[in-house]
Amino acid sequence: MPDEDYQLDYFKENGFVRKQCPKCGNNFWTRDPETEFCGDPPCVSYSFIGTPVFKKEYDIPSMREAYLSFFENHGHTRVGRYPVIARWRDDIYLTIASIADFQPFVTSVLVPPPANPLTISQPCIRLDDLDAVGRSGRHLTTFEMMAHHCFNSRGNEIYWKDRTVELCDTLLSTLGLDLNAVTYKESPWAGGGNAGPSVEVLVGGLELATLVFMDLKQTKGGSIEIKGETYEKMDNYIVDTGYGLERFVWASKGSPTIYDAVFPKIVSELMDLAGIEHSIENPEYARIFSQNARFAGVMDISGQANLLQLRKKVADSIGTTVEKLQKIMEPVETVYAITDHTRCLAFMLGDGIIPSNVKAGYLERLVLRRTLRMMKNLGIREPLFDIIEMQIRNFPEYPEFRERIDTIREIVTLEEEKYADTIERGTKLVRKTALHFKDKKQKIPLGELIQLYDTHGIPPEITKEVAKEASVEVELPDTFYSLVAKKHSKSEEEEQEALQLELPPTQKLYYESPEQAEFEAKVLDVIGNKIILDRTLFYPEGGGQPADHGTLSMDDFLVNVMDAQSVNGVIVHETDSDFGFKKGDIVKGRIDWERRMAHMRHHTATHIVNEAAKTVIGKHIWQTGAQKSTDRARLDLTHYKRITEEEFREIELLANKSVMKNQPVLIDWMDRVKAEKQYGFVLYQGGVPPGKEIRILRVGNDVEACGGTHVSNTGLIGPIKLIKTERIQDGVERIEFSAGEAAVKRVQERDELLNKSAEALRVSPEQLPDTVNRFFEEWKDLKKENERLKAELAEARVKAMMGEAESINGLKVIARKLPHADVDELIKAATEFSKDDDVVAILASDLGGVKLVVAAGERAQKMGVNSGAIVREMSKLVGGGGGGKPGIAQGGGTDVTRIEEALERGVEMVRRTVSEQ
RNA sequence: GGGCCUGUAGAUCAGGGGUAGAUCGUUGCGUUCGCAACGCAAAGGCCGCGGGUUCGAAUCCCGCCGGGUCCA
Repeated sequence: MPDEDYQLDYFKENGFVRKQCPKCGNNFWTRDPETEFCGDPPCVSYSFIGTPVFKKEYDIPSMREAYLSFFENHGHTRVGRYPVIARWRDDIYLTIASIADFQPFVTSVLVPPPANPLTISQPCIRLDDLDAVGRSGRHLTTFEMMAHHCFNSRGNEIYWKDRTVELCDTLLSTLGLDLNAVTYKESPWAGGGNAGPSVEVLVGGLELATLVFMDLKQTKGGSIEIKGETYEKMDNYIVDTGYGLERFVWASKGSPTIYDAVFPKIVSELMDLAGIEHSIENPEYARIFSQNARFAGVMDISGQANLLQLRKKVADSIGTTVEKLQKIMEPVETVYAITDHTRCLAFMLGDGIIPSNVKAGYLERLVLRRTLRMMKNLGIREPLFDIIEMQIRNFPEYPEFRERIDTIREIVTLEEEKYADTIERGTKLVRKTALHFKDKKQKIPLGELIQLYDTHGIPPEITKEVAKEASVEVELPDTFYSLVAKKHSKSEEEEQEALQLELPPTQKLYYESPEQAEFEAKVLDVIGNKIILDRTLFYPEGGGQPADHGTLSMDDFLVNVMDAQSVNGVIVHETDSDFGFKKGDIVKGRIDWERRMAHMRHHTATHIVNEAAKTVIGKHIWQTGAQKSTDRARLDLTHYKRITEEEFREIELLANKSVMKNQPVLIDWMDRVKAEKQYGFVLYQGGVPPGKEIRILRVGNDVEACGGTHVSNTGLIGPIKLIKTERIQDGVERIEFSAGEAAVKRVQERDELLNKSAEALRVSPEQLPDTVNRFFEEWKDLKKENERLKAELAEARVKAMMGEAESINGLKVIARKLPHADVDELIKAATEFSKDDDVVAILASDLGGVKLVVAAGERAQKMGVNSGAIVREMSKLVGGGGGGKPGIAQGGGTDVTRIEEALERGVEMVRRTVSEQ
């Protein structure tokens, strides 16, 4: 990044000097020529602890208000916060910065910002440094990024670098900071496909804010290179600032850790629960944690080795041992971490993230389980929900969380139970595994540890603990979790080359005349079998609705349209023929109306079912996907448990009632910003459409942004028949249903199924459940009866046949064919025979081919008779195979004519074996 | 979205091509004034569902359904 990027008039006019830090080599600006270093750790260490930098102390609400009103008073519009789950984006799950609220559409100028310039305090969640939370004194998973943003374009500049730094300076001095104490460190910034110069705002060794001047976008072959990627200038340029609310509060208090500054009440309540007598008022504690934060501020403390190093430094500086220090600090650090994590959970749950094994829900579960583990370590027995509730009560500024409190209670309680189950299951498994390796006198190997974690979710710490009880050692390296991550290394997805078209957007007749099936249009381009018209009725695939099919014709020439896709607003018709039309032709289009109608019914029905589900199951559900077709549709919803049969029926009934009300389906194009303001993000159930104007669809109480085609009144949908629910992922339920004709067909199919089943049993459908039950019970009884009879029969047969035994060298050998006997009977008879130590039974049957069973008594076996070997030999003769144990074996084949031969062979084998002795 | 594990008696689980098992629980009998404990016995299984391979599948293969878990 070139030097001139930072040569601001503001700096020059206000007596700043540009200096180079002798430690890190970075350039920075300061008012105080005596300042030697850049102000950023590790070049300097914290100096604000114990000596607050502002003229008074702030807590979170007062600091936030001070910030927002400052920028309001300086020409900015205050904008409400966005959810911590980034529902409007598909590239990230959580809102990680205030600018994330405006990506990608605002930053790429597709959509105007809600206000310009604006100020916001955006709650953000970052889970990157989970390990450091609680330990470093400064890391948080959840923080509010206070910001002012300004979206400039060439010819319409609101303000740029000078004004941004000036605002920052003014804010700091309003808060009572001695401006000589601030340094602005130059620091090129890049992230999320954009880049630009930026300055870090450093006070007392703490980075309070970052001012980013985003004016570059990542482009292949761009002329500016940063961190190995190439960029070029954008036509628009954005002021992207981020002020750490929690850090401002911390700096205003100068407390030993950020945690004591931000949520002192919760920290002390948790200390009580954990039975720790800690008070930051206690000078010894204060000294330890202050030192810790200072040292942690200048070093990387990820990983056990680094943590140990930190402990050592702190111990040395206060004159104690690492062990003693560890004992004092660890419980307190854990309390800090729990305090942070439960705040994070309050935001996640409050903004409607449902725990899951995928996506944002997985991250939530990760934090939740981590918290439970830490609570267990500290011996806190209170339900997790109580602590989360404490957090929520502590945020009067987020009333929306309180409305959801009952749902949150249920979710957290369920999750707690689930985790307890997992741990219990896991403990058993570990015990088993441990014993296995104990027998072998080995350590539990790393591979096994990874397996336990990866497939059963048992953290290695627990494995170690349980194994210790069984006195088995465990091989657990520091790098465990990164080893697991490596196992899951993914392959890069290939980017599809998009069709490059230099054509105006197609006029969308399917919106203008949704009831029409025929139209005329001019051919704008023909690429192979792809045809582009100036206007069309063909709906291109989108929003889970498949493309229309139909025909295009001119004179007596006709092609079938197999697919339609929208490429940046240009609709491309794919046909089954690649000749016939040329540019400028006027063609007649006709869409398959039956298909379209079925899609429209299912699409409108999807909105109705969604609304019905929300009413029945709760407001927390959120659509995560939907797909329509001509004969069915499916709707995926977030929900933390299975939908019950009762709820299922209720949703179906409610949906049909909604149809019967024959409500109008209202469609309006609305300004995006206005629509968001009016309806909120619930609009984006099926994803976020681009553009300044969005199409708002209202059916009853349901309001969504939707680009699909719909019937004009709900009555036109006809019946809605729910087919089934399926749990496609933990926390995601899928509802499948049919609408209109398809629903009727579905009901008819079910009736037919019922009628046929009833007919087969000669009963009426009403009696079917009882009858089937009776039949099943009777079948089980008969099976048992049959079993018993076979055993009896076997006994009787054995008695009768014992006399036929051929005596060979003291053994009684019986070889016989039992006509029509099944394998079970043969086995039972043979087993019965072999209870006599001297008997060898060779039995055969001709039921469904040849079945052979051979059994030998104890003494016969000792004499070398091997039933398995005999059966193998015999089976070969009848064209099959067989085997078993020396005592009993079975086999068979297909050649019924050679049964007698096989029996003789069996006897022959016994004779040979026995006579050899 | 991708990976891995898993489904056997009411519960917890073993077995892993050749007659479906253990422990606990249940029931009955014995012992006891009664209970607990103990002893003896019994009942209880579409081995998740559907295909395939095989003379033979709970077991191997494929698909579906259910449950668990890790990663992005």
